[in-house]
Amino acid sequence: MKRKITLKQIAKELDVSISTVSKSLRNSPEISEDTRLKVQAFAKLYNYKPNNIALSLKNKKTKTIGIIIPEIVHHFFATVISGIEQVANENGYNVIVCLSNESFDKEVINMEMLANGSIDGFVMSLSKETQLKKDFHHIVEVINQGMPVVMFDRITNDVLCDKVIIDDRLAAYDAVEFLIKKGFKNIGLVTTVDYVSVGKLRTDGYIDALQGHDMEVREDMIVKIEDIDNCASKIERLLQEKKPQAIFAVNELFAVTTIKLANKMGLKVPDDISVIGFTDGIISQFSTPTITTVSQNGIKMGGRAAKMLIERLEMEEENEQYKTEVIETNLVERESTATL
Amino acid sequence: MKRKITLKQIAKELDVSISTVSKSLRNSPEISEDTRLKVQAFAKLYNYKPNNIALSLKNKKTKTIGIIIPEIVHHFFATVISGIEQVANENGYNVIVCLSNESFDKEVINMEMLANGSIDGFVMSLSKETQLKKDFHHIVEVINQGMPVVMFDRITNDVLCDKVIIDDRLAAYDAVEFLIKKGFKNIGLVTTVDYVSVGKLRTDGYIDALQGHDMEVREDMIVKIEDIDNCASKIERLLQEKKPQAIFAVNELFAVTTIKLANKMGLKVPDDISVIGFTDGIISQFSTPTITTVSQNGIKMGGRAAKMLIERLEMEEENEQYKTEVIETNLVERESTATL
DNA sequence: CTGAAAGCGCTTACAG
DNA sequence: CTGAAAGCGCTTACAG
Repeated sequence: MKRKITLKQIAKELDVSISTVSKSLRNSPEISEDTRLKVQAFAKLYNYKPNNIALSLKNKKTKTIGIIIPEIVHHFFATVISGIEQVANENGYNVIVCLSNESFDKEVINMEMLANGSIDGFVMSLSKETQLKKDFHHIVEVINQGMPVVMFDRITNDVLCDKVIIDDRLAAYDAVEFLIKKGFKNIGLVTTVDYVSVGKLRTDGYIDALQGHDMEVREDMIVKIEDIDNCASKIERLLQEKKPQAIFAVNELFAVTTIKLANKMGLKVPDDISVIGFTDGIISQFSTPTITTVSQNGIKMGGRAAKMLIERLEMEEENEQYKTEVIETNLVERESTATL
Repeated sequence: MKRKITLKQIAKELDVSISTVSKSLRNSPEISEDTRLKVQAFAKLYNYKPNNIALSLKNKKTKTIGIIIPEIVHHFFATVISGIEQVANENGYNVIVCLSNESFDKEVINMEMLANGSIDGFVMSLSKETQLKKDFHHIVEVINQGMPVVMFDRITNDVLCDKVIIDDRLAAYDAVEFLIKKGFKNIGLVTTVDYVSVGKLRTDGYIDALQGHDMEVREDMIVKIEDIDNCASKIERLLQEKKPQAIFAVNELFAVTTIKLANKMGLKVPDDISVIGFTDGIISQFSTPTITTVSQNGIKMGGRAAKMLIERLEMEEENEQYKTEVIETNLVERESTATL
C-alpha cells in the first residue's frame, strides 16, 4: 500500500525545499527549468495530487456546493440534483447532498453542519415542515455569515436570496385553461394543503383560470390532500358526487391516483373524464394512459440554480442585488386528456 | 454581516491563548472552571462552531463518504442514496455524490477528484462503460492508497473490497419459477446485453429456472436490449411470432415497455400474457396494471453499504478480510401476472 | 534561482 | 492552570 505522497515527502526525496516543490508544480517562472522538470517528473511518477482539504483551508473556499432537499426518492428532486451536479462539475465544483426528509429540525442540523466550512454555498428547497412553521432563521443566519444561498421550487419570500422557480400559478392557469378550451365545464381540483407553497400557487392558478373564463369556483369541486395514503375516499367522493368532466391535479402522484380511482369506479380516462397533472416524471410518462402534464424541467432548474450560485461565489464584490429566475414550463399533451 | 468567528478571535477578545480557548471548549480538565465557563459563554454568544476543514486537516479524516453512481434519475439509485445518507448521518458522516452518467472517464475523474482528501471512503456502483471495458485500475489505486471502497449492485469480482449485492441469479430464478408454477409453458425473456453484470446474472437465473424444470431454453424466446429507445421492434417480434404466455423482464423499464407494446398489439395483461419485472420502483407501483416484480430494497442496500464502510473506517487495525453481503429480495405480486 | 517564514483554523504534547 | 510550539498540507510574499 502506497499512501498518497505529499509535498513534504517529495521535497525530502529530492533534497529541495517544500516551497521549491510547490512552485515547480505550479509552473512558477521563479524556478529553473532544470529543477522544475525534475520535480514534475518525480511528482508524476508518484502520482502526486494536492490535498483538497489543505487547499480549502488555505484558500478559504472548498469548491463544493451543499444541496439540501426534502427527499431524493422523488423524481423531480433527482432531476434537479442531476442538473446541479452537471453545472457544478463543469465549473470544478463538487456537490454534497443532505436530505431534510421534510423535517424542519433535520434541515436546520444539516445546514449548520455544512455551514461550518464544508461548502461555499447552498442550493436548497424547503421542507414541508419549514414551510408550515415559517421559521427561516437558519437560512438567514447562513446568509448573514456571508455564505450565499440559492433557493429553488419550494421557496419563501421571507428570505432575501437568489431564487429559481417556475411560475406555478401561471402554469396551473394554462393547464386549466387548456381544459376549458377543450370545452369542459365541470373541472375539479386535487391539490395539497395550503401551506405547501407550490400547491397553493397552483390552486390559485386554477381559481384564476376559472374566474378568467367566467366560470364559478366551487369549493366542493376542490379536494385538498394532507396525506397521500388516506386520500382515496375524498377523491372518490368528488368523482362520484360531482361528476367532473376533467380534473386538474397539482402533482403526478395525485394525477395517477385520481386515474386509478376513476378506473376502479368504472370511469374511463380520457373517455369519461380527462386528467391533467403537474411535473413530468416517470409516472406521467409510463402510466397507462400516459398523463398530460405540466413539464417543469428539473435539470434546467438545477443547472440555473448552480449557475447563479457559482456566479455569486466567483463575483469580485459583494452584491446585494438578488435575482429570481423563472424557468419556463410547458404542457405535454398525452393520453389522459380527451381530444374533443 | 457577522462572519464566522474563530478560536483566534475569541482568544484575542478574551485575552487568553488559543490553546486555552480550544481546551476550554473541549472541556479539558486542565482549565480552571472560571476561564472555562467564561470562554464557553463567549463562544456560545458568538455562536462559535469549529471549522470542519481545519478539523479534517488536523485529524486526517473528513467524516464524509463519497458516493459514485451511474445516475441519480433512476429510482433504485435514489433509494440507495437515501439509505446511505440515513446511516451516514446517524454516524456523523456527510455524503458527497458524484454521477458517472454511465461513463468510464467521468467515473475515473470523479474518483480521483474525491480521493484527494475530500472523503474517507467510497460507496459505488459501476458505470456500464466500466463494466464493458473491465478496467478497474482507478478503483484498485484508491484502495491501495488505503481508502476503503464498498461496491454495491453493479460490482466486479476483479476488485477485492467489501460488496453489497442481491442474489440476482437466485431472484431471477425465483421469479421465473413463480411463472412456471403458475403453469406457463412459453416464457420469454427481455434482458440487457451480457456485459451488464446484473442483467447477465438475471439471464442466467432465467435459464437455470427453465432447465431446473426440464423446459427447453430457446434463444428465440430471448431478447437482449442494448438501447431502450430502439427496442420496440425486437420485443414486438417476440410477442407476435413466439406468442409467449409470460415474459420475465430484467428491469421495470423493460417490463412496462413490454406491457405497453402488448397492449398496442391488442394483448391484455395479464389475461393474454403475464409480465413480471425486476426492481420495485415507481413504475411498477403506479403503472396500469401494477407490475409483479422482484423487490430489491435499495434503502437497505444503501444502509448496509454505508454501515460496512463506516465500520471499516473506524476499525482499529487494517483488515484485509473483505465481506460480500447479500440483501434478501422478495417477489411482490401485483396485477400484471394472472392468477390461474 | 532557492528557501525560510507566516498563515489558513484547529489540536495536543510539553514547558513553565 | 496557562501558553508557546509543532504540526496537519498547502501557498506565497519576502529575503538572500
